[in-house]
Order: sequence, then structure tokens, then C-alpha cells
Amino acid sequence: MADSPTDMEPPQSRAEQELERLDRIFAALAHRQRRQILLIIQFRGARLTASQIAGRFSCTWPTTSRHLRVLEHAGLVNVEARGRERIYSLNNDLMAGTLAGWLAWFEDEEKAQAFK
Amino acid sequence: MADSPTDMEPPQSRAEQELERLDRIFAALAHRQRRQILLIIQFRGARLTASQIAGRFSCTWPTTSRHLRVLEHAGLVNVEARGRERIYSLNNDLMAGTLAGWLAWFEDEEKAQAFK
DNA sequence: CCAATAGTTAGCGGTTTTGCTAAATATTAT
DNA sequence: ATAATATTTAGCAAAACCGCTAACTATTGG
Repeated sequence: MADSPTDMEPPQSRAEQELERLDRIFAALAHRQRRQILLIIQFRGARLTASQIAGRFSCTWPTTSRHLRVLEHAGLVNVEARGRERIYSLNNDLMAGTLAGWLAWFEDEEKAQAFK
Repeated sequence: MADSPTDMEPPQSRAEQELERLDRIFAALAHRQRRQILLIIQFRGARLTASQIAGRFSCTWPTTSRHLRVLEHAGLVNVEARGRERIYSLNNDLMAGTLAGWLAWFEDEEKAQAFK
């Protein structure tokens, strides 16, 4: 799955990588069920298997599985393979750090004025 | 555009209204250009006309106009009609309050443990 | 080995989102 | 009134997203 010489994409700047990281995080948070999954992990166990999570939703299993992958790809959850189970836990620092970092751009009124 | 007797939706609980408000806010933040618009208002003027905002993007005017409406519908920006111009400003408290409120569910480790 | 369990991947159809162009609206200037 | 400016609305096509069913992989247990 690594980049081969034929599927190289144009080189990405560090800034662009950061923007794409933000894209993935905000996109992952944009779906109600995915936010619910994060809350369930937080309040119902801190470490939950995929089936424990899926069991709390009325949609089909593969649908939840895909939501979990979106969250994982965004870095919002960690997965640990344990036998035939996958155990999901929050990567809480990442979400808190990212959203707080985003809010920080808006909270300092003086810094904002300096750019005007 | 108001509800007519024929297109009434099932009554919404207060909780459901709150969930939809969250949906709109997170969905609005899920697009890179919309986040950029918020930053531009914050750092380039606090009060900007639609054309001042659109002028900073390479996409067409109507596209930016629609992004502005999404932000407005989510409550993240305020609009003020001023002659033939529309002046946009941030509704910063709403974004900060909503995201901080979301993060609060995850930041109190003890409260989380109490549910386990 | 064989069956059951846990979970993912593949692929399809329906809906939503996004960006565009063209046309419409509204306000100001001549 | 007419023209120009500022901005939105309408409508279309392409892309992304979401949920489903079916099929697949991998691990455990008999």
C-alpha cells in the first residue's frame, strides 16, 4: 500500500498536511453517529470492542464499521487487535488539542486586531 | 417556506433540536473553505462584505455565497444588510461555546468514570 | 478439520454536497 | 429611466457520502 513510483502525488508541504489532518478531523466529527460513537466510548467503557459499539446502533454492522474507520483514519480513536476482536479507545488528546487549537485562533481579541 | 398542514414533520423534542443544531455547526465546519472564511473574517476585518470575502478565493462568487449561507444557517456568522452590501461578522460565542461544550464531555475523567 | 464468532471489504443505489454558468434581484449612480 | 454594482437564486453535472446486502478473512473452540 506504500507509494510506488507510479502513484506518487505532488509533494505536500507541511502546511498542506496539517490542513488535511484538520479536514479529516472535522469531517469525521460532522456525522452524528460518529460523534455518538465517541461519546459511547467515553461513557460506556473507555475500551470497547467493535461489536459492543455496533450493538448500540440500529444501523447494520458494516455501516458502523465504516464509521469506526473514518474515526480511526482521522486519528480520533485507537484500535488494538486482541485475538479476533478489535478494541477501540479514544485518542482524546488529539481531539481536545485540535479543537482547542482551532478555537485559539478566535479567542484572542487583541491578537486578531493586530492583523487589521 | 413555512410549514403547511401537508408537510408537517413529526414534532421535535428539545433534545432533537439541539442535536440538529450540533449537526449544522459541525457540518458547516467540515469544509475547508468555510473554515477559511471564518479565519478571514477574524483576521482581516471582523466585518467584511461578501465581495471582500469572495475576493480571497479562487472559486466563483456564487460558490462562496453558498458557503456563507451554510455558515449563516449554522449560526456561525451574522449578516447585516447595508444598502446593496451584506456585511458578515463572526458569531464567535456560538462556535466557542458549542465546541467547548462538546469538549467538556470528554475532559472530565472522573465524571466519565462514574458512568462505567 | 469443521463450525461458529468477530469483524472487514466489496460493490451497489440513493441522497447530499459542491462547484459551475446563467439568470434574477436589489440598490446606487448618472 | 438606465446603467452599473453587489449579491443571490436556479439549475445542472460531477463527486462524495451513507446505508444496505453479500461475500470475505481471521481467530477460537470442538
